[in-house]
Amino acid sequence: MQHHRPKIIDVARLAGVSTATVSRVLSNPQIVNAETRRLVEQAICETGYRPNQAARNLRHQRTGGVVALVPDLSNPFFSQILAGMAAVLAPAGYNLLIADTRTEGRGSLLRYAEPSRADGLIVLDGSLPADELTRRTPVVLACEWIPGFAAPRVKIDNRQAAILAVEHLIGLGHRRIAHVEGPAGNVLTEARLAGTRDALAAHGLPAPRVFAGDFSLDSGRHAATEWLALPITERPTAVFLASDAMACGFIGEVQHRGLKVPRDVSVMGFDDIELVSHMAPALSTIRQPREAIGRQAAHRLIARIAGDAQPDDTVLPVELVLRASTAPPAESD
Amino acid sequence: MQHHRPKIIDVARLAGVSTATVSRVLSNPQIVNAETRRLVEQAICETGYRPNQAARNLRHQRTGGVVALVPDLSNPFFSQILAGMAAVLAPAGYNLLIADTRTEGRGSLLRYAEPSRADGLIVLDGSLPADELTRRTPVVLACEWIPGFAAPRVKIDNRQAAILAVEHLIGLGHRRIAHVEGPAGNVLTEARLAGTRDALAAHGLPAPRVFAGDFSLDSGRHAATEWLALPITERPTAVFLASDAMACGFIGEVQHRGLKVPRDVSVMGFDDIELVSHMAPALSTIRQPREAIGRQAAHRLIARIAGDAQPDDTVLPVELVLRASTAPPAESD
DNA sequence: GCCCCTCTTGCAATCGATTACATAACTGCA
DNA sequence: TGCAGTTATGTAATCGATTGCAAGAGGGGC
Repeated sequence: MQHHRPKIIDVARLAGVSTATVSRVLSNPQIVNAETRRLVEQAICETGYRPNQAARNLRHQRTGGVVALVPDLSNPFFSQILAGMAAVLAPAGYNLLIADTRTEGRGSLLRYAEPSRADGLIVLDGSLPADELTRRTPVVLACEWIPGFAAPRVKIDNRQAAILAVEHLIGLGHRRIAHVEGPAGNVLTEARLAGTRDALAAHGLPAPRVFAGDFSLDSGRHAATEWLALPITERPTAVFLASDAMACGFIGEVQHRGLKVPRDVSVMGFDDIELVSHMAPALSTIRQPREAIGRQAAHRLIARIAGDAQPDDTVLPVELVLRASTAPPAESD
Repeated sequence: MQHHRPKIIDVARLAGVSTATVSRVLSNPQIVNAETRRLVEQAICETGYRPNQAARNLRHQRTGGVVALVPDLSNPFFSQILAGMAAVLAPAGYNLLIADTRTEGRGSLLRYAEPSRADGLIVLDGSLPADELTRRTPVVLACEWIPGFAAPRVKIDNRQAAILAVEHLIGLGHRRIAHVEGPAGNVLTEARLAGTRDALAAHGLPAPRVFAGDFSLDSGRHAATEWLALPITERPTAVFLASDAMACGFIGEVQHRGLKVPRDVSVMGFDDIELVSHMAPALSTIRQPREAIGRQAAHRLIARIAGDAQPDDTVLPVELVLRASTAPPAESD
């Protein structure tokens, strides 16, 4: 007739033992006598006892949880990374919890950066303030990184990846190549733009026309309207966009206006999210090894929690995926 | 020269007060003398003290966190719902944490269903075992629901929504209409199929041909290959798919094989995820009020945590969104 | 000068589990 | 019988913050 949740002492009393014994049955069964163990287990069933996690966390000084800070959950780019993390963390005894840095207020986010809240943090958002993160919970950075913040990073070589993409377009014969960049201030934006510039310069081509973007579908659509507004003779014949989501928006708008891809414009994306292989035309893009990024980040974090990790980089290889959205330019000049 | 994290007692000693006073400065500043407060605040700064959450949770018997259990984070359908939740939960003092029921092991999921881990649970996955959820943390169901599990539900009328979709196709003149359903055993699958059947029967049309699916893009593509394998005279002229993701896959495959939408087949989706308005052709679909679903679910949960909630349903209205993927059938017979 | 009231602050119990240490019971061997 | 060694269990301190209760200080009225 007790209304409160049963505590360990309720179980102990029912089984006629001390709380210590009950605790041992739960965490170290083999050191308890078989008969006693049976008694305690039965008492646990009867009372429906479930250990209080807060008390356990306080005592153990660990939470058994890892929090991933994601800049934008609506971007399907992240889901496979998260799956990779969970695949490594679960067997190691950690729960993966996810928080969206956009929807949660900036301030409340740092509440996660507490050892008493999470055993570790995987940060996928490079715009978080470095100084707030310092000297707290172990942190690993993945995909994006925070300049001046020393922590293990798991990433790709964004500059090289952009070079790969642009050289493909150059190889097809394009000479006027545009870039749609990511949000201002983002480290990926810088790196991918730099790679684009490098590749063009290396081939003696003019600097790219750059359209603003923010990785979102809608910003890709907007870039398309700007591209469409250019006189035909000035229009870049190929566009390299810093995310697949933007490439989708770009192609959608271009097609909506009656033009065809790749006949009228070649389009390269970045990320290789699942969707883009099913589009018409299927998108040529740079594949990031998302699952591997997640797994590596989780491994690095576990190592760091154990205390033996160095703040160095793990750089994973990308892959150029050629599909149907890129082709030689219509007329060669 | 202390290596350990500062505790409240370290602050108290430095400021020359008791731990009680430090605690009050943090939680109830106005009852502390201004000068004492200043002293304590300075000591907090100097030591870099941050309260231990585990201890606080144990004492308060609350965690300040709410966990959302999502069946598939890679589906962008959920992100806006989660944003809606966070928008309501944050001002109410709750953090929103998200877990993917696919990637986390089934067993470890129920660890979240503990009052000592989370103050509440928003379940978006109807396939979780009801008996495990009972008598634990307050639960609210959203979108999907668990048969036989009494909890507040926030949902749409899926059957009515399917009727809306199919009647649109019938109104365009289609008579052979197919349905691509969701995963077996899912409550949404049943409801949307039932609505499809109802609408056709109400208009004296034959029962729909049903293709298997699981809401995923790839299963939509697969349904398209089955559709394409049918003799032209038997092919349904319109297809209603139980998710937008499947509709994307379906259209992609159909276009890939050289057919055109809606010329050769009309396609209706379900959900109205952001992407589908940018596709070519833009998808006609059923819009779920995703943000509102999230907000309502959060409100219901907060009420339930406060203790005064009834396990009744909140049903939100859907909207028929007509775009370019549906048109009258090519030849009328 | 005395009493009451308000404002501040400290003391110590408390949240619920874990675990180092102590102790008791039992075995086996000299 | 006595002692060392092993096994099983209980006692009580501990994790770190919160908060009810008590008490001291200071002010005002009579």
